[in-house]
Amino acid sequence: MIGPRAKTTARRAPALPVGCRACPLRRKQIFRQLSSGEVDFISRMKRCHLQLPAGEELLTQGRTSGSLYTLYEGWAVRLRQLPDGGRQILDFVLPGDLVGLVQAHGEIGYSVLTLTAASFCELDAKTVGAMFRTQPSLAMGVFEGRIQEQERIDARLVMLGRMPAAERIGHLLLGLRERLHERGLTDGTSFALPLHGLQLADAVGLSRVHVMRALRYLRQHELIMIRGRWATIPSVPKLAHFSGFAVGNSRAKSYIL
Amino acid sequence: MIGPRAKTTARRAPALPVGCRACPLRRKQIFRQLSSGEVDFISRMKRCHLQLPAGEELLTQGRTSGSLYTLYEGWAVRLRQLPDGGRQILDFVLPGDLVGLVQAHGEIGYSVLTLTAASFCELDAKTVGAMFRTQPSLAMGVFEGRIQEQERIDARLVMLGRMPAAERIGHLLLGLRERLHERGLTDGTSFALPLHGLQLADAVGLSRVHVMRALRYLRQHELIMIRGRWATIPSVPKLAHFSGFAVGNSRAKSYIL
DNA sequence: CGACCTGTTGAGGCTCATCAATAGGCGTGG
DNA sequence: CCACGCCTATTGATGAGCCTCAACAGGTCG
Repeated sequence: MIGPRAKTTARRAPALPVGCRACPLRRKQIFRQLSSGEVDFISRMKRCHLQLPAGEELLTQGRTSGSLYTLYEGWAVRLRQLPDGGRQILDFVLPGDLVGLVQAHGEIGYSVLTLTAASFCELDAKTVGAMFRTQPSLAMGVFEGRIQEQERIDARLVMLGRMPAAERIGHLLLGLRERLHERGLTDGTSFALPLHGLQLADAVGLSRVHVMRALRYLRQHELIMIRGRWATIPSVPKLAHFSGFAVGNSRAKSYIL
Repeated sequence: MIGPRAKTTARRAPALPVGCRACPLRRKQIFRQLSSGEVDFISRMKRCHLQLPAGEELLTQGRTSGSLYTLYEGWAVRLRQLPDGGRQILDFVLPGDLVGLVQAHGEIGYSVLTLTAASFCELDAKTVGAMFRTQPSLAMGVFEGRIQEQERIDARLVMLGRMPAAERIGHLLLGLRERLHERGLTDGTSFALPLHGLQLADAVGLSRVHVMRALRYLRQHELIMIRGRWATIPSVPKLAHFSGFAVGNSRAKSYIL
């Protein structure tokens, strides 16, 4: 189980702790700068700011939801649980990412689970239509965000379908490092990695035990060192070469809601 | 190799064999009906009608492209090739599906290969911006198509990460059957399946030989019968139960460009 | 008729899963 | 303060699933 003591109740903050206009996330290099009209529009979409502890479900597979969420701070995953109890992590949600888009009135096909304490901007899903009608460039930005996300998932498909254990882990960590780097959350070599063995296993499609063995291999070859909840990649090019990862493909900026 | 004799040149038809207004695809149940203004807009996006033989690359991984394509007739796949020569099929492209969307001015991360003789509507990618500005509901339809595609890929991730060989194949064929059924391309039990062993293997992340063994198992248990390029699923519920497939989730209609 | 492609089957080996047992970290409660 | 329980990492042993190599059969096409 990922969240054994996940019974804490969510805390809603009706008074926004962070106004959209002053949002510090929005200033980062990877995110495009918006016009003041666009920021106003987003302000009106925002329902509240949601604070969750680690190991809590933001969205639950099979339910419906009228909200979208932008992760403001912390880590989360998008995952799917199987009837036999297995889990597959589909994607990692990092600050600035949008989750919760579904086809109108449909069930969500995945759950979203926090890995750390995390806070989200909750947005009203019903306003998406209005966004397409009145904020075309914003809508197009969100659309491009989808395309980026799909490229990530494509890469993960290749990883699961065609790569052996150690390479999968290397590939996963390089992808995370790159995204964290864009957000200024790593010095380029080390970064926080709030995952334990089972969660890593659920992401790369292996058993927990085998993941730990692959990590030992990577450690012995000085490709990846994980101590506690902190990962170090001594040489990105070396690891990229080992795991067949194409470095630095994503130059595009994202929109943030 | 999937396309060994794939050196035939593409045939372009400057005079459109099918006008958008009379497009018979558009009339099918799964696709939403568009206003005449929207159809006009699409007409103007359309550059030409492209006819390709089987085993031909429509788009090539690593290149850039200024076009989008709607598959009009035939089958194609979206795939990624690896440095070691391996391939991973990311998704199947069926009539009405849109391929070729990329982040502005970026390289395409995958190739698109025809499995049968196929024809495409070629659309000008530069007009996408105008679509978002002037045709919001059309843009939103395309956007929802992305979400649907992502749900398919999520399912494939689970398949590759968490399922054994026979279940993977069952899952894949049920997904294809469902999409073909929506398009009226199956009687519910049998359908054309223009795939041979290696291509099936590249889709489910297994070796060709092992796929054939899994197919023997499925045949012996009367779950899937494949003869030539024709597949039969005697009992969809039985196969769905076997491979853990949730039947009939997609009620949503798609937009077609 | 032979070349080629695809399906089929067998044998052997490698990767990975599963089970099980031990050790270490951390918080809780005595 | 230590003792205890819980969770996570670690290691070994065993077996299942899958891959690779290789050989052969049947069909199609030149």
